Amino acid sequence: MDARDLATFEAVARLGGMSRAARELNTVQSNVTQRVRRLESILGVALFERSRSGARLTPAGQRLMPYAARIDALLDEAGRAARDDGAPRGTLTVGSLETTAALRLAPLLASYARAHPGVDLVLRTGTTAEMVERVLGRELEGAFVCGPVVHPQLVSAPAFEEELALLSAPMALSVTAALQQPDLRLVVLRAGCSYRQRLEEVLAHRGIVGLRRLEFGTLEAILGAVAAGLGVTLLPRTLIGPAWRGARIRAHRLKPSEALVQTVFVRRRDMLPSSALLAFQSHVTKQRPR
Amino acid sequence: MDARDLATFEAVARLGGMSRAARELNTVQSNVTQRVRRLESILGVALFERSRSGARLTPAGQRLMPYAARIDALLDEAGRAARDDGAPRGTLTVGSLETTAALRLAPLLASYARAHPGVDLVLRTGTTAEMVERVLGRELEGAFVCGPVVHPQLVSAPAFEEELALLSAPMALSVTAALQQPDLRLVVLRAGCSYRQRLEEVLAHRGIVGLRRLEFGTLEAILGAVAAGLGVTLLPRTLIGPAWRGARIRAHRLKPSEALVQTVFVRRRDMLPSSALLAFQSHVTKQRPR
DNA sequence: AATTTAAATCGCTTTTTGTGATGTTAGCGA
DNA sequence: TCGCTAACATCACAAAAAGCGATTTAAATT
Repeated sequence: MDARDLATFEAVARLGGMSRAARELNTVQSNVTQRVRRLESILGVALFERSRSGARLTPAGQRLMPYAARIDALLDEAGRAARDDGAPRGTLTVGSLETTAALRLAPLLASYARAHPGVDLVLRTGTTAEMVERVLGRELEGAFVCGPVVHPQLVSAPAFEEELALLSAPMALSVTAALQQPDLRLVVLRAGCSYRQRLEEVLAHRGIVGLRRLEFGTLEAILGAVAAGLGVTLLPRTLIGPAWRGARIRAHRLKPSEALVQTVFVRRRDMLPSSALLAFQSHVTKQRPR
Repeated sequence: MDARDLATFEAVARLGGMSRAARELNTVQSNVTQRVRRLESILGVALFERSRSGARLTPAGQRLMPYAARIDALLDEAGRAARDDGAPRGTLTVGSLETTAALRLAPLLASYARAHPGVDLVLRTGTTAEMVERVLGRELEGAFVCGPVVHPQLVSAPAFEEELALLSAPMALSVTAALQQPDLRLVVLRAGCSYRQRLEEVLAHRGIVGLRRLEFGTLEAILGAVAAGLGVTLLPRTLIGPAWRGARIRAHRLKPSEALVQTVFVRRRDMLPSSALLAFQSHVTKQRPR
């Protein structure tokens, strides 16, 4: 059985049709048909039910499907294992939350890049859910996300601990004061942001629910909005650097149970980490503050 | 990366040379060379150190090696998984000890074959060590062997329990008497037979060592030799059917610690059992005496 | 230096693969 | 009902790849 046939099969199954698979595989439909038919004749079973609207897996096809994915992944891993001699090189693609990137990773990336000139670093940012999705889809080797994460396909290791603080305009002298502002809004990074849920929990605990929201795409915009008195947000306390501290934004500390979040590094359990990734992780561990 | 290239690579690595691999793969040396070189150029690393005496794995090749075997096995398993719809069919190849075959399996095979007409049954017999070797080499789906078997790659399930008896010519009225015969010999099935070692232990425990041996290839020959007074043997008590019982052979019972042996069924841990095998196992379980 | 053994290279043949055109079928809408 | 369309199947041919056998190269052994 040829691995390429299997990959073709997988694409057809996933996309629900041979023509569509042909498009994805950059070939023509007759070619896909041929490969699928050959696979079927080798196996002696029908893998698809053809219909006017495409191809649907037969039970035999369904049994084959998980192997197609596994074999594909294994071939890939085999290549990486053979190439990877322990000296980090190649492309390392990791994800992180925007806040983690800004707060923790930014300073690390430069020194990592300097220490491992053979590695092309790619950092993607997004929400915890997005990152987890991409790690599962093998688009990222791993990601820093808001923990805890429990998923059978993933392993996670604690990376950082953040102390979140409620941020408000400087005239509010306490959390209570900040929350009493009329027409208070939640200023959040974007839908799905890990800290948004936490913020809502914190407020709900104080009997405040159903606030309006303001969503911005960047941290700077959020801080600007908070400084302008548009609302409050919840972000790592140390994110408020000299430029914002004091005059323009006030950070209200919360009790530990509300404030502390673990940032964990997750990766697929079944994917062997590249040397570049291992080096990155040890780099992070070595240089983290505590 | 092509799976066939990987298989070629694996053969070269295992046999230590391209010419040898070519012979095993039924092709010519230049072909093997070409495949290996392509694999190397795809991966961008050298997999072998060529020398006058063959090809030896480089570190990169060593890292690739385990994947070659795994991928090969997975492809195989994928094919079986796709074909196997739960209705036992195809070829089921299992191994067993000769005594187990004669005593336990013979009656089962007919009824199994009747119950599953789609299955071609192949039964190989040999010693425990041979059977284990063949299961590990994937020549057999599983085998009945003399337990206990501990091996990280195997799983074993108890199948039968045999009571061994010391067999002698009928004039010896007791174990002691049987063993006092001058010029006593051990009549054993063949070198490596599981019960031979047990017999030697039993005798050693009675202070008898260094006896001459007679080896035969079939059970019938052994029983004939014992009946003729040539020596003693150790075999399952119930093996002595009406044709031999009483007049021609005497079975001397031993104490349980000496007599009892477990027959276990072993199979590779990483190999998914075919439906034919599952049916066979349940057939065995269902019909065994106790 | 000749011999031997194994890998690399090369030209050729055969086989496999990919392509585009065409055929076939089943549902859909006028 | 009659096309029409969107899907897979088939086919012939061109292109690419694989396989083969002869030859070359390299290194160790005699």
